[in-house]
Amino acid sequence: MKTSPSSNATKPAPPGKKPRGRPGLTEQDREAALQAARALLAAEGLEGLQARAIARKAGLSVGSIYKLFGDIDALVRILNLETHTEFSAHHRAALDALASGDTDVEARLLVLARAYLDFVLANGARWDAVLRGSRRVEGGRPADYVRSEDGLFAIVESVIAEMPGFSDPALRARAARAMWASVHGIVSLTLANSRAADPAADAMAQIELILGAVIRDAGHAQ
Amino acid sequence: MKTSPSSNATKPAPPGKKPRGRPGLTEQDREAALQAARALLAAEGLEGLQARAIARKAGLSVGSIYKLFGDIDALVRILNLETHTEFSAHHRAALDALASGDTDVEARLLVLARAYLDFVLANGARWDAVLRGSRRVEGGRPADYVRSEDGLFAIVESVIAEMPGFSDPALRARAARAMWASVHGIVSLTLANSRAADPAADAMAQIELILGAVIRDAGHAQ
DNA sequence: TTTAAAAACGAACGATGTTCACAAATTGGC
DNA sequence: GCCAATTTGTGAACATCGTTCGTTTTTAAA
Repeated sequence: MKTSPSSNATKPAPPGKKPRGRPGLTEQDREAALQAARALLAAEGLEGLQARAIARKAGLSVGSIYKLFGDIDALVRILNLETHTEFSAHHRAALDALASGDTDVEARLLVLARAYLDFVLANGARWDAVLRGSRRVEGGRPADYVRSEDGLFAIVESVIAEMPGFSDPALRARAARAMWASVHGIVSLTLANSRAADPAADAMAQIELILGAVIRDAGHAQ
Repeated sequence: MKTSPSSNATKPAPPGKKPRGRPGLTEQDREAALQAARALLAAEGLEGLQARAIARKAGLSVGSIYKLFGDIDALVRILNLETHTEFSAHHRAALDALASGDTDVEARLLVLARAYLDFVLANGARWDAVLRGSRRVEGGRPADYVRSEDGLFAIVESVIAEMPGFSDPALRARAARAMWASVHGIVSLTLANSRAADPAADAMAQIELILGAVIRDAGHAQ
């Protein structure tokens, strides 16, 4: 049995009196550790996210890092949730930036896909951590995490909802997941392996091929 | 500069006389090490593939593992190439098992995709190593590796080559890559995250949705 | 049998995640 | 003010990695 990580850094406010002993780690300490961890992850990837490096950069001791987060894996989960939340917000913003009615479904999906690609390009190490970290946890992924992922699928679903071919909710959900898993696969493989001069353009061309076909096919099926 | 790993385990035959000193590691030693490594990778994943564990299981010393392979990363590359070669052969076999003329393009692609899914299901840890290992090498991936991957794309291309909509070679190549990256994305995400009762069936349903649309769309475009 | 050469062996090194006995910091009682 | 009690941060120490290299073992030639 592991003792759950707890300190006054997580408690909201002193309810009555101050406790007896040495003052615990402050909320500033926690934020300093998170900032250090964020910087290390972005700059050096998961391998750079080391307990001693975080402690040094944050001006804390190694033990304090463990008091604050339990272990490095828990810290990775926190950072990954942050990344995923940012990721969803990035998509929402890209969609909101479009003029409200004058673009068709395919164009909207391509804007979303471009947002996906741009995020991965701009946040390589962080996104890599999200993908790698997902297998660590034994009993499935953290609940917050799954909720954030559902948020992204919900955006895609809302875009294709206006098409008659996707009126059935179950089909629409499946189509949204299938299309976005495809975008994920194309972006991952193309950035890792493409020998094209412009991998990003190569990825977008492949995405257009897939998403365009699905949308046109749904139109034909009526 | 690193000394390249060399021993008589890699040399084909004694050309003239026996050399002076202690006899080197034999081809059997090399195969024992590889067998141990294969078993560890399949059973415990990349984290289980440790120098001491391989040495113990193979009846060799730690130093011999390094004499044979240089470092653990090189050993991983060898195993990943094996996995990828098996992977390609698995696809080819699935396609060859079909009756020669009576199945359409979509059915053939679905058989290939099912082969992809089955391989990942049956070789989870090994496939995971292939995907994770691809980022380690700095100057791109090993040449053998890329060639094996091209082999898979070539199979897909050969299947869709008979469709009029894919008569243009450049388009056909892009379509093959796009479709198989999509299959990859759907399989990865579904096996990792699906809350469906039968994730494999869920993945196949998504794959049918994508591949079916692409094939039908190519037919319409003529 | 002795010598020299070649190569496997494994103790040792550095770096990592993690723990825990200790020291430091704070409050309450006098 | 001072001391006891108590809470908690600290970092040396431990276990376990990948990796190296001085030592030992094994062999052929002298």
